[in-house]
Amino acid sequence: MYNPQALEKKWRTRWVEESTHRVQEDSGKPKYYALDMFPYPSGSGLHVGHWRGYTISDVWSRYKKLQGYEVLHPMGWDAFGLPAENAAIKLGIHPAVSTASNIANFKRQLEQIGSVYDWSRELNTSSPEFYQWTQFFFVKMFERGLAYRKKMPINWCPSCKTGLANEEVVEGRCERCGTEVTKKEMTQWMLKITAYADRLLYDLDKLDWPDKVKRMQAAWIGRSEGARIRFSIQNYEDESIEVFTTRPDTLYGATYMVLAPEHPLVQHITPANRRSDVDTYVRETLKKSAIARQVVDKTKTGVFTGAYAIHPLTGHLLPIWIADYVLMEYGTGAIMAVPAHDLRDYEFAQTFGLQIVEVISPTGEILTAPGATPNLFTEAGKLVNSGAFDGLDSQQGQKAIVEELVRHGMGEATVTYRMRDWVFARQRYWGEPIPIVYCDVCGAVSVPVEQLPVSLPAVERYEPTGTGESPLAAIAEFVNTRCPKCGGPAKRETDTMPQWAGSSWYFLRYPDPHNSQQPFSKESANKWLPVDMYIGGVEHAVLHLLYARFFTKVIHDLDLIDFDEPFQRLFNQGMLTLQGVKMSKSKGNVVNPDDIIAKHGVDALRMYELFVGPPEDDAEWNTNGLEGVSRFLARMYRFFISHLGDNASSRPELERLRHRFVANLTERLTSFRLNTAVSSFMEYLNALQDVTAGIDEATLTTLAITISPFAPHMGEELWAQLGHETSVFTATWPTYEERWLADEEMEIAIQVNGRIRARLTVAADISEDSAVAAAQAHAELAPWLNGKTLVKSVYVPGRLINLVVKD
RNA sequence: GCCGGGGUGGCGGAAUCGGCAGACGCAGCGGACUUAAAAUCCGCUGAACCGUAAGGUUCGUACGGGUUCAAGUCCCGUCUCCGGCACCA
Repeated sequence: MYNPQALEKKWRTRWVEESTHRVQEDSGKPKYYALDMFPYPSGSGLHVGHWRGYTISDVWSRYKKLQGYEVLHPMGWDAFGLPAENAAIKLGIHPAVSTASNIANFKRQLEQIGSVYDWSRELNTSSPEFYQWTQFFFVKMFERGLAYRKKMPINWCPSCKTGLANEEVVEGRCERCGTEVTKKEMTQWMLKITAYADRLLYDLDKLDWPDKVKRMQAAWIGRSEGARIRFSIQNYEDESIEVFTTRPDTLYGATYMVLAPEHPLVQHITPANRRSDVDTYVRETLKKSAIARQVVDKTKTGVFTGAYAIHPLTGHLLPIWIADYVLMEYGTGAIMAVPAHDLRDYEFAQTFGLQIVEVISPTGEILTAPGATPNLFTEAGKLVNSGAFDGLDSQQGQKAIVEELVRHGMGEATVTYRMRDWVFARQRYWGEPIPIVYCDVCGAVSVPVEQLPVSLPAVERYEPTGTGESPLAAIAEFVNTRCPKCGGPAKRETDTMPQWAGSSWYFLRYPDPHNSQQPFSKESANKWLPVDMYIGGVEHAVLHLLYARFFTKVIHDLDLIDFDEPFQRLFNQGMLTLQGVKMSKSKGNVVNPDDIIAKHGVDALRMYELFVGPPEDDAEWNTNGLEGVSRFLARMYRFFISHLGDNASSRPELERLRHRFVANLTERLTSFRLNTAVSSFMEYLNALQDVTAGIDEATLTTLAITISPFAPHMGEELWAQLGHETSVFTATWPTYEERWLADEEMEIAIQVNGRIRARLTVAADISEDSAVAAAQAHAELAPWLNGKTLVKSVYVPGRLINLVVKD
């Protein structure tokens, strides 16, 4: 009888005792690095939804192992983060303590999956042995000018009195207390990810990633080609407004200018009589939350500053307005408004009665009657009302106008990105301290790498101070230090790094996890990376995956590794739903794996995680489906045991079934259709159960080996039952021979005018002529063929014959 | 609004090179075994119509067109669901 719990316990114990999952660095086999996105060890534990990705990566790892690869399949903990800190504030438990107990629970659950994780390489981003190297990379970036400080507005929760990361702002509100988030001007550490924008964009081509993720990253980077144009300001000869536009061909249609309300020139150029209106508008804009300004209400608002810009080519005076539809963060924070050819400018001009001039025409004719308002036209066309440039098409016009601007020193072609530099600081306790010291004499100085880590000190209270400073700022012993350069008195930076820091490079550490001299040896990284298969949720499509790519490129430029992309292949598993809703603890609709295992065993749960649907699609959890898979495993076990002693000899019937099964299964695995791979086993077993005489050993061996990536405990058991003393994972994935895939005879369909009218059994190698002749002679077809003329016949070997007839 | 991906039996899903739609599983129905049940095993199972029956015909992959000997698959249009972005100049 199949007793999964006993059997699974036996093999799990054996795997631990024999260190089966240890990577053999000197095996001489080709390497394969299969990686899960490591989890944040939350207090709520894992549910069957989390299991999906881990199961997929484990099945894949074991399959690769059977194919003869030395597989590195490690696991660790993304252990710094807000939930632990918030729990500390609420319950007074030190984050290190709660994190450690959460990790223990996660590890217990993950070990149950039966994964081939090599736990000797376990990582924890919150341990000093790990985060000293996170700090090391920060220092290296600082030395290269890639880490810098900037004063800028950040998300601020007035209730929690703390700065928030972008990911902690949910629909404009604080994740913790629901208060609407405002902006607060603060000096922040930034990483210059924009310096890598083009490489991050173009190197996407090298990656075997889902198109969706590539598109999301490309959109996030948002590369945009255009021109920078300077407009001088009437009565302010030493000032100018610089704008960015993707449509320099529309320059003659610019009828007004708009500055972002926060633009530094606003205060300068506003005359006294306009000051109060302008100040009021600026104040109101700053009060508006990000959602109110950007998403919900797109009604155009703004005020005239009273100042005028001078058109660089016509010399016309253009009124300068401020409006919140122009964002300070993008481009130069100022635009030239071309209302005839831009929807937003059009709406704004209509609202405030500003001039609209047609300069691009689809036909090359001026389409606007004198005195009439031009229609909005945002596509490319031919230039009109554009002086010497009339008649050029948009593309030529852009080039010619930019050249003209360059000649006058009024502008040039340029590229702008949507992506901004990365705010890399948080006023929080539970993160990597930023290894910087401020000295009155030397300024901001990085802590020498040999003095790392800058350890996170114990604190009494985790609450932010209320001034926007980290809790670390209240600890004098931590803050007061000596300048590493001059030895004088100095103060430490008290901000910590964001949660994304450790996960940006952890995959480089697994090959060399205990190195105390360097983050990793170049040799080990070059041996194991890039990661061959990276598996995790699509929610990390942009942030984590972009940051990790950025770090990898920086580390490559530091000459510490030879590759510059971390993850060659990426797979995003779909999530599991229950009653159509994403499974999550907070929604209270989780299925606990422990219960399933107690009833059906780990192997059944693993099989069902695959069988539930295409691995990349979301899928609805269904207990009946799980029971089906569980029944199958029991049936398979019974079948196997009952035929162990058959000693039957090989025969064509069995050979044919086996080779077809292996071909079929391998194809489905290779193309990652894992749900159908499970079906392959069911189909094979159904066919084998129709076999009347005994089963040969090759069939049983094949079953034991092929089932083992999916149901590894059963695989080991069946393999042992066959008399083997070593692990089934020392075996080799079976191959198949083409000659067994084709039948000697086969049934094909016969169509008349595309409709199936009969079936015919023919020899596999029958010629087209004979096949067609046999079809025509088929008695059942007589009613469809009599009195008609055959005009054409189509023969698809092994499939069908189509006879095209007419009266 | 823009970009992308989907809509196939009662359900989850197969069929991705244009070639027999519905593999496999679930649910359902009928049967075997059993004193009975559970478990297990066997058979049937897209719809409508014709036929006592064996069997047959027609329809059928969101909807409407098209290409083709042949369309779930390719093309055009429409509806709808999901995801991403969202005043990015």
